[in-house]
Amino acid sequence: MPERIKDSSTRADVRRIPLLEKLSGEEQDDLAALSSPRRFSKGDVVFTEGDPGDGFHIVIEGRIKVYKLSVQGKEQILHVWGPGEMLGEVAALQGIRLPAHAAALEASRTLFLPRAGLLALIAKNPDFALRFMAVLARRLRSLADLVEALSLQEVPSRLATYLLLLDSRQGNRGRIEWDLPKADIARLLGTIPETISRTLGRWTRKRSQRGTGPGRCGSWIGTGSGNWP
Amino acid sequence: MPERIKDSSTRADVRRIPLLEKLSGEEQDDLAALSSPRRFSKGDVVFTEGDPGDGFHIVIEGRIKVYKLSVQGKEQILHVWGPGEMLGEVAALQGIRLPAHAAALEASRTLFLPRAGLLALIAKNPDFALRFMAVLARRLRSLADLVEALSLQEVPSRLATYLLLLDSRQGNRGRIEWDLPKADIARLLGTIPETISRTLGRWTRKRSQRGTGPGRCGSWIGTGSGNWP
DNA sequence: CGCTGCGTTGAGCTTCTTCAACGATCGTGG
DNA sequence: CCACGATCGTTGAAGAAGCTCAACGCAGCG
Repeated sequence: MPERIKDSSTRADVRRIPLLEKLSGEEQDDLAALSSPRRFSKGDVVFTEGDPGDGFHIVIEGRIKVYKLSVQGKEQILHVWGPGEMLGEVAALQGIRLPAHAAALEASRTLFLPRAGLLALIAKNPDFALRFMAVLARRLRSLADLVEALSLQEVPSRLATYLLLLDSRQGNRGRIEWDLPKADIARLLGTIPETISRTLGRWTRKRSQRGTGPGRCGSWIGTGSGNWP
Repeated sequence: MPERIKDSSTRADVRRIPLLEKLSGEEQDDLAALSSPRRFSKGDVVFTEGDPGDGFHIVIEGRIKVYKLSVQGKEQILHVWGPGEMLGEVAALQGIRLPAHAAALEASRTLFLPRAGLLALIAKNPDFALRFMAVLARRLRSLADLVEALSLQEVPSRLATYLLLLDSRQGNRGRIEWDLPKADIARLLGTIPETISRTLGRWTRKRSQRGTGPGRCGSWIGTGSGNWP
């Protein structure tokens, strides 16, 4: 029974999603029945700005970027979401067109939930509604921090903030491992790879001379609350 | 009975707030009892980044800006809210510190609702919870549009978008009236008054020569979904 | 009348982008 | 196994956009 197998693996996915794990077994069954698993290869477009918001994705595996494009083709990454995060949930909530693009940064799996399922979940399950609100709130702070970075900090400062974030996430105090290709980091920080490269180069050159770390001005690490990205 | 008078006027305010007008009379009474009216003169600080989010404001009258400050003192306005809009609702929802500053652009009145009132309202009133979510969703799109403007558009483009918005809001197709001092518009568009002035000057100079409106490049009006500001 | 707030204008400079070339790495197919 | 192309990152030179600083005009208002 291939159907059964597919079903139960979807259910297993549902159970592992933090946002959904508190649901009753019955609700999880309903959701699993409603939702459809999707696969994306690296580079695949998940959705495009202007698409109808008739549902949303929950990332099971992999990473997906949400981004805007300028008329000239420049890209600004808004978010990079990994397992457990939602994509396109605002458009689905409001039934409006998607306000941004999304594409897979690596091979990824998602669960696609139709809008009706989201609305039902919110209507019937106050606890879920609260968690959903909390997600929206987190998104808001993340975007506000991005605005702050873009408008009030220069590139070296943004990069330093990002490095500190990586460091704190990885724990190996000191040795930092890039989590994205530099080009993507640039697009996340609102700049271009060349500028990232030059900034890093300038730092290591300074450090190898006699400077203490990246620059000596005291105050150029952002004041942001650390919710971005 | 001054108490009574104050009470009933607060109730009148509550009744006029779109977000709250659908509540039952009883709920409105409760809210009016919980909430306290506040007055701000032009320039007064409503709250400061880092303040505890122990409640939020609803604007009754006037306009209030929400903004971030850089270490160097540069200001980026995130929103300008008028009557009916909420301020600091995310921090109040989550009980976290306020992530931005707020100050009155003109003499203003607000209703301050303690966090407990907000939580109770959300918990007891599914309809309100939905409306609240919708507000968060609107905020999200507005911020995403701001990010897009800051990162993907140049100043002339942002200014043009803003002018078009003003024009569409005012209806008097053609004659546009500034809704803010130029300095504030600059801080909203992520630039400085001088640059605004120069951009406008360049346009009127071009137009008076023989150009057609602000520039002749086809595509520099933002693609934003128009939710910003 | 002079002051203060707001807007404008000019000159110089900083930051960042653009464009181009080049080196390294890696996977693929011959 | 090696040559090849593709992708990614680095570097340089030149240019554009916008910021800083300073001066000035102009209105409203004490």
